[in-house]
Amino acid sequence: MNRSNPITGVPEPDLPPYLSSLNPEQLSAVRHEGKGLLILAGAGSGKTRVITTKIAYLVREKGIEPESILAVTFTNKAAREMRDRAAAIESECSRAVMRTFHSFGAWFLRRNSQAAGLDSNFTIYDDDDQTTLLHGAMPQNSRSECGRMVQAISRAKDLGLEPDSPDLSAAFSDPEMRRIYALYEERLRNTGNVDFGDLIRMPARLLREDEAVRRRTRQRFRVILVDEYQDSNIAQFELLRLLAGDGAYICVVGDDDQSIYRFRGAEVRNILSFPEIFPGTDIIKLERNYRSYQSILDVAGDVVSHNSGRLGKKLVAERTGGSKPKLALLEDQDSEVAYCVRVCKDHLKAGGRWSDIAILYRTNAQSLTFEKEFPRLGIPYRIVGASRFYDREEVKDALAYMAMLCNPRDEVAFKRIVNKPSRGVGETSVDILLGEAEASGSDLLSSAARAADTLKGKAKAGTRDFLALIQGLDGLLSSPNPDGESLGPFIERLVRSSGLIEYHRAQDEIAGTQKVANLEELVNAASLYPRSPEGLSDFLETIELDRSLSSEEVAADAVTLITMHNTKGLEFPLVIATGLEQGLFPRDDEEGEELEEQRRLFYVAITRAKDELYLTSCHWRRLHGRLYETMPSRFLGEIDGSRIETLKAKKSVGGYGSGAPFGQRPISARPAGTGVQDKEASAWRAGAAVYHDDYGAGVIIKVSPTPSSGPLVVVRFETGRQAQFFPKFTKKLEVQRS
DNA sequence: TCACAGTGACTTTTT
DNA sequence: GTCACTGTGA
Repeated sequence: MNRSNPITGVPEPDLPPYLSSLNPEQLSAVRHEGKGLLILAGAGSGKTRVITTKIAYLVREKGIEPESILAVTFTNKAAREMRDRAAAIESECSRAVMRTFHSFGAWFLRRNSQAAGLDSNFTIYDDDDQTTLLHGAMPQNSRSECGRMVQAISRAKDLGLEPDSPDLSAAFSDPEMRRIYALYEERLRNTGNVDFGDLIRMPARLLREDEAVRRRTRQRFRVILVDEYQDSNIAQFELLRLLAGDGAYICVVGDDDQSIYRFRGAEVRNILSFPEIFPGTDIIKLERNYRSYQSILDVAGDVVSHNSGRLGKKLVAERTGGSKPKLALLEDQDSEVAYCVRVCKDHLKAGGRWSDIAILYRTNAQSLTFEKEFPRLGIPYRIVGASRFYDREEVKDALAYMAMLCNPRDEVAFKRIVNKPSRGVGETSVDILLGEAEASGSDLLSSAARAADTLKGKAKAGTRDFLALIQGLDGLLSSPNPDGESLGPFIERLVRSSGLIEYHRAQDEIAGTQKVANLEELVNAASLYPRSPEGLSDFLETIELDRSLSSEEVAADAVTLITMHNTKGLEFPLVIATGLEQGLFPRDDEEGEELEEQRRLFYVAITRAKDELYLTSCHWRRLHGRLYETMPSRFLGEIDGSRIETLKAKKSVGGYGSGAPFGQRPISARPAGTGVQDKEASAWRAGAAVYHDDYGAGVIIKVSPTPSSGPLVVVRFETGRQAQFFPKFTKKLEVQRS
């Protein structure tokens, strides 16, 4: 194929095929040289292709050593895809470092563990473990409160804030934040483990403070590429800056319109201000869309154009034709299901497949109606994102035994398994054992061995059994392995000799669960690793960093049920975006930045559709066991009416669909008949003194409206306890009148 | 230490 | 409607 250089217009007949198939913008992005590059890649514009081609181009054409290239993504799936596709063009690319941010952080910390003050065998705590850890440090607070605090601490880490950062008070209103964060950090450092935030923050700190590490690292990585850059947080941005220094070429690819993880710390401004922070950055926009028909892109464009603070892009479809997207204004969820079923069946009649179709929703709870009805109506389906294999109790139990073997200071693991299955070591005994470890400063196993003598009866025997068990497993793990036996049989032995398998077999019989099968699945997964301390450590890290079920995504022919968030990066020939109702999507308390993020989420949802797009909105929605009357989402009102075909339910009488403006009034909450009015809503405001039947006197520190449950009131009580309530549903909380 | 019932809360969630 | 947590009683 003959083509011209996009810049000079000079024909370049000898471009290799992997470059000649790119469009001019893509090609100039691939060949760009200079200080830095920001690629603004609209949905479906081939950004993964550009980034992988660029890696291959640098290696093949520019003589860059693959080892000096670092490419980071946010998901393991994206990292895998990047590795595969780059290697498919140029096999040398597989020597480049292509990882998720967090897996890069773990890789970096293990290589520099001494400098970072960590053992190289650290394991990684997930949010559940974090909560257990904090709860152990402040048992007077409830677990759920600790969970909330842990979330705040994680946000602080996303923001790159330390317990002693001056900015901490500005970012978090809770006056206790600093103290609790410091307490948490101390406790975490004592375990020798790290959390997800540390995987970003600690490498950054190391680069900032350790000159030798900084020099060595900067010498190595000359080219840094970042995918889905709009999802990066402040700490990640900081890490990039430190990695790049003045010398590296940095190329980020992203779409400010697809930034949907603000609530998890993502900072859109990272992309908006990238050119200012990295002076000399060039910008290339990819606006040709290869996925959807223009009729679909226009709808997406209408919606997102209502956001301020955009870099601004207009997607142009390469695919001509296509029909108008359809909006169905329906009576209730049952009609929504029926409508979806009809769309699905029509698609099949027209020669399509079930797997072409995705049904999208804002909240996981919405999948239930579909799950209940689909089997009966003959629609095969699969739910994406629901199976959290590694979050399951039995799997976490087994993982805790493994973590204990890796790191004898792992307090969270110890607490989880020392009495599971039951060995007669109760809460009091566990406290004694942990107290001994804290007092002596030694690891949990050796201090437990000493403290066991002070226990009596069952607790003493149980502790000794536990220690003997761990010791036996430890010996087996590190014993010579000349035949290269895999980790599988070892894990099998672990779940058997610990009694976990028997314990969960009993549970299976009582509750009809699949726990034993899940443990067996875990044994299977372990078979890919060698039986050795290093093998175990590798296995654990892989699991900790990639919680998606590694076993293949079953390619069954089924309709996909999926949250809008989970669709990012995916595409389907036919998309039905459901539940487009004010109060649900967006919620009524969402305004400003949050509202814009919801709009971007809608944009993401729409741009998943290749051929056909359907939107549904229900007049009545059942939520939390109540029935609510709703208005269509305000986002629907932002679409130029001529671009969509609107279908109204025949049944609809009055109000809905009869010329009512979109998204004007929120749900008129109508819990089954009673006309509850929020007459007292104004009484619930921050600063007001309240009294709770159980907790006593307190002060409201925050009030947030909810779509359907009235105001949500956060109260700090004199006891120091903090709790939230829906005044609408509880009679125990009243405002003090003085 | 365990089992049960009553109570309170209730988005999204790459790692 | 459902789940997880809390507190009680055995």
